[in-house]
This record gives sequence, structure tokens and C-alpha cells, in this order.
Amino acid sequence: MHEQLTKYITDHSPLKEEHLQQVLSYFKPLRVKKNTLLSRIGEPSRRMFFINTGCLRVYFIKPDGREVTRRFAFENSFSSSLTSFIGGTILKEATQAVELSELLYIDRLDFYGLVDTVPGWDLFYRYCLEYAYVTNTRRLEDFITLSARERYRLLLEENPEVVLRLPNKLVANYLNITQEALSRIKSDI
Amino acid sequence: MHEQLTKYITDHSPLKEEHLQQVLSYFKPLRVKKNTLLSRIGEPSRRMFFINTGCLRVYFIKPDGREVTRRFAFENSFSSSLTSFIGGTILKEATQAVELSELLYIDRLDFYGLVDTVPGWDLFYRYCLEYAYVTNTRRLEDFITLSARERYRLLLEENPEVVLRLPNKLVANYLNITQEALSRIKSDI
DNA sequence: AGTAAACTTTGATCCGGATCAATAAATCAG
DNA sequence: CTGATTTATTGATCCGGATCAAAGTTTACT
Repeated sequence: MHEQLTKYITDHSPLKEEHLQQVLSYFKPLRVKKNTLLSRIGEPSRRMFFINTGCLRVYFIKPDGREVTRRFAFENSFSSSLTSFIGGTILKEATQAVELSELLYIDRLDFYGLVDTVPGWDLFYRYCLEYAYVTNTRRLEDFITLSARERYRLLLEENPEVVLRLPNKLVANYLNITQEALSRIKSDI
Repeated sequence: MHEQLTKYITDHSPLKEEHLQQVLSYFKPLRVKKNTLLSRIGEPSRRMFFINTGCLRVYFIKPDGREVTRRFAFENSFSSSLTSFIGGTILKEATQAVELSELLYIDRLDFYGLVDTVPGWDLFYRYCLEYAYVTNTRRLEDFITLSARERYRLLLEENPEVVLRLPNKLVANYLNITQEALSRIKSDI
């Protein structure tokens, strides 16, 4: 159950066996079917997810009511709405399973308790923050410098599973273009 | 010389007097005139700046050669190109003083040495990462959800000094629109 | 399996902001 | 202080992608 998570953690921040076991003991399994809403905008941020199989989607909602996809997370990665998780504030983003998914989750308070007490786990959190920052900066840069067509090509090159596994509607939403525009881009030889 | 920095640090993460002094001892003063280039794209990331007076601008360069402003930093704030500072990698962003500025800087290796050894300074770094992440996420959201006009209004509301202190050219560049477009937005009553 | 619902494609039109161009205003160096 | 260079304004035109509309296709449910 926890093998993939163990690998992920030890790959990113070496913990002594005893501390690793302590951390793992806080992760609980959760199996959800497609389209399950795991957390809602307006609720306090409570959990961070690790994905054993499946795919999660984090999205927010514009004032006009439309959804905007922040990111997708596939197997062997973490997903949380970090902006609210950090401060334990009200969620500005929802998280949804877009496939049948097997997850492990840790409670926010447990997570930060471990950061303060388990040697090495603070470094794991630091890695998460650094990684999230770099990724986000990159995504902002892509939006600023690339056209819709270029963003699609880049996604296909760097993250083909997004295009291959998910419906066009979600891919278009992630690229911040309409389904129509994505359809035309794809058919453009 | 270090009063503003002291206040900034203690406001964000309480350090014992002894540890505070240890940290402060690594910051060196630097006075630069307008338009000084403080770090260049392609060099390794070496410094983090604290601004006593003046303004720094961090920008990157698009494949077509045009500059894109990442952010401005005014007095009483830190500025670094965190994406490269984190890993000590080659800078993908340049930093320039856009006003006559009085700075304090800390060497990257000193900074991380302190993170590993000075009790409480790791929490300061954690605060920096969390803050940078939240800010960046917000900026991405603004680009995705707002029009040029709306981004300008928001900037004027939340960060009026950018509009008031800096030339239109830089403001437009920060908003990722042309000078012409900004000029029209401003004249639109 | 069969029908409703969701998703995808294609076409016509529209609009925000870019681009190009020309002038006016401000800033800077000697 | 004055000419030179940079910056700001205003106008005309263009283009990427949105919007609206209507088929066509896939997926999901009982």
C-alpha cells in the first residue's frame, strides 16, 4: 500500500527508517471513483494527497462561474492546494478525481506536526515548496511567452499523458483556451 | 544600516538576539545607481538582496529578445531570482536597479549555510518560500482571469507605487502589454 | 443494446490587444 | 541650456482566439 509513497519520500529526502515509519503511519488510504470531489472551495484546507493510481485535478472558479484548471497530478505524485494548505485557510481551489483513483492522504495538522518534530521531514516540506515554486514560475512564464498552439505543443512534448489520458475539454481548460480552439489546433496537421 | 533588515526578519520569524546578530553579520552593504545591472542571465545565482531604499526589477528575456518583467521590489523587501537561487543554477532572470538604491546582500552559500545551522533561520527561509509561492500563484491567476485593463486597475489598487514611481514602459512590461495599450487604458477616463 | 447526455468538430463573426507609423513630450549628456 | 535620445500618445490596421451556432460523435446509464 505504501511502497510508492515510500519511494517518493526517500527519493526526495532521506529519512531514517524509524522516522520514515513514523511519517507513513499518518497516511490513510482512500479509494474514490471518477469525478469524486475531494475538497471544495470555501472549506478549510485539510488534506494533502498522494496518488497511487489515477489522476487528480485542482481547479478554481472565475467570477463568471467558469472553472480554470490549475494542474493535474498523476500516480506517484502529491497533490494539494498549497496556497490554502500553507496557512490552513479557506480553499480557493477544489480538487477532483478525474479517474478512478487510489490515494493516500495525510491530515494537514499531522503534516505540520511532523514538519516540526520529525528530523528530515522539514527538508521534505522544503523540497515540496521549492518544487512547487519552480513549477509555478515556469507555468507563468509559459502563459506569458507562448501562444495557445505553442503551449499545446509544449504540453504534448513534456507531459503527453495529459493529452493522451484526459478528455479534450480538460486539456483545453488547462491550456486556458476553448475546446473549439484546441480542436482546431489539433487538426492543423 | 541594518535596522530595516532587522525589523523585516524579526517580523517574519523570531530569532534569538545572538542568532539574529549572526545572520546580520553576513549581509554586506551595496549602493548602486539607476540602471545598474546586479546580476546577468547565464551567470550562477550568487546573491539575495534586501532593499533599504530604491527599487529592483527582475526580468527574463523571451526567445525573440524582448524583456519580460517578473516583479519589482521596493524598500523593505527581499529580491532574488529564487528559481536559480534554490539550486545555485545558472540565472534565467536578470536583476536591475531601476532607481538609485541602497542594498544589503547575502551570498547564496552563506544564506544556505545559515539555513542549516542557525536555529530559526530555516523558518525564515520557509516563510520566504511560502510567500513567494502564494504571490506567484496569485500572479498566474491574475494573468489567466483578467484583461489588460483589469490587471492595470488591480495593480493601481494593490500596488500603486509601481504605477506612480516607475515609467509607463516598465509598468506596461510588467502587465505584459505594450506601451501603446497602457497609454490607451490610462486615457480611458 | 438503446437512448440520453456529454463531448468534439466545423463554420461564421467579433473583439482585445499587437503591430506599424508618425508626432509630441520628457529626460539626459555635454 | 540645448540638441539628442528615449519615452508617451494617437491613429490605422491586423490577427489569435473567443463566442455563437449547428452537426456529428462518443460515452454512460438502466
